Amino acid sequence: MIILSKLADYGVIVATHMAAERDRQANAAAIAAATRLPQATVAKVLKALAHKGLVTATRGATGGYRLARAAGAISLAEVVAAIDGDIGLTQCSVHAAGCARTNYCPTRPHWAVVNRAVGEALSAVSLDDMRASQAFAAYPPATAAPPQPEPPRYSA
Amino acid sequence: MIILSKLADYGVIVATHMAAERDRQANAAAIAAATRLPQATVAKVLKALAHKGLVTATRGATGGYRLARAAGAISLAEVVAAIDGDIGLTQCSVHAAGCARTNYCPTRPHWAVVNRAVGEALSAVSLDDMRASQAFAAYPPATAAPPQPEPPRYSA
DNA sequence: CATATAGAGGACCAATCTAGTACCAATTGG
DNA sequence: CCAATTGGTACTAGATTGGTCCTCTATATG
Repeated sequence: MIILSKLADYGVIVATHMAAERDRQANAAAIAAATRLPQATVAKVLKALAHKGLVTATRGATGGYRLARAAGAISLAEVVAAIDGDIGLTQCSVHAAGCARTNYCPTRPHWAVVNRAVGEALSAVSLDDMRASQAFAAYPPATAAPPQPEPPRYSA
Repeated sequence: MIILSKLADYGVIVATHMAAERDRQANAAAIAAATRLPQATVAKVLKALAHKGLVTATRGATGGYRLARAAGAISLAEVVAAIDGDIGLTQCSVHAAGCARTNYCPTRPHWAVVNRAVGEALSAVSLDDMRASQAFAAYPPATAAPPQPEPPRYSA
């Protein structure tokens, strides 16, 4: 299962890229080129980030985007939530009102714990952390991963 | 954003229900009635759980399912992985080989940390934990499904 | 042995969601 | 004014998902 949508993933890539040059302003096209992502899609992602106030936008000629805060003060949770919406494991975590089971579902109360754990995991990592470099070289090359033994692996 | 698919959510509900009566064997229809989930879908979920060895199936007349292990020894991570597949935040976490960005993507190495945190959050909760406690008293009788002209929508 | 029951394993479909694009309005610098 | 750039929305093709159904195999029982 994939947890993040592609767009949210792009969001993180874009935001991380911006964190690398926080004080410089860049327009959508430049960011798309730098990250090698489709330009129109990057523009869409940036709009979402701007909407949530994670980046500030300047319109008009010579306009562009820059991070609204220090890279260390923006967490993955915020970036992801800006694009994919608030984080919840189950439907009822996000739209409790819409669940007909709410009244008798015995599992519901327990999701909150896991929910919080996931949220904290995403909140604990800032753009600065994502940007930090060293692991780049150390990370294994992209060769196909060997078949893994059972049960759940959280690949990577 | 919703992290679990509906099917995975159902899986947890079904597994939790089975944990409540671990030694009793029940067939798919009975479990569907007790959990008020669509029967054919519950059957599908149970097959997936059986495939991963989380429940054991007995075929034939008087057949059915039961948990393969103690409820305390089955984690949410396993149930979810049985249905939604292995857990990964991003595409590249699950299918690293398929990502053209792999070679230069600077964010990739950092997902592993978050990935593991999410996995651990799901691994830390057992079916016993989900079942534990209060909310259960309110749960309607398990075996005799109350007359239901129309199945309720739990699309949430 | 015959029959009814129940899971195994797919095939299939409709509905929804997603990624990506396109378009036009608003804003700003030159 | 003109060009560049974001804001916002609408749209489409394709993928994904939830849900159903059908056929095959295994088992209990009379």
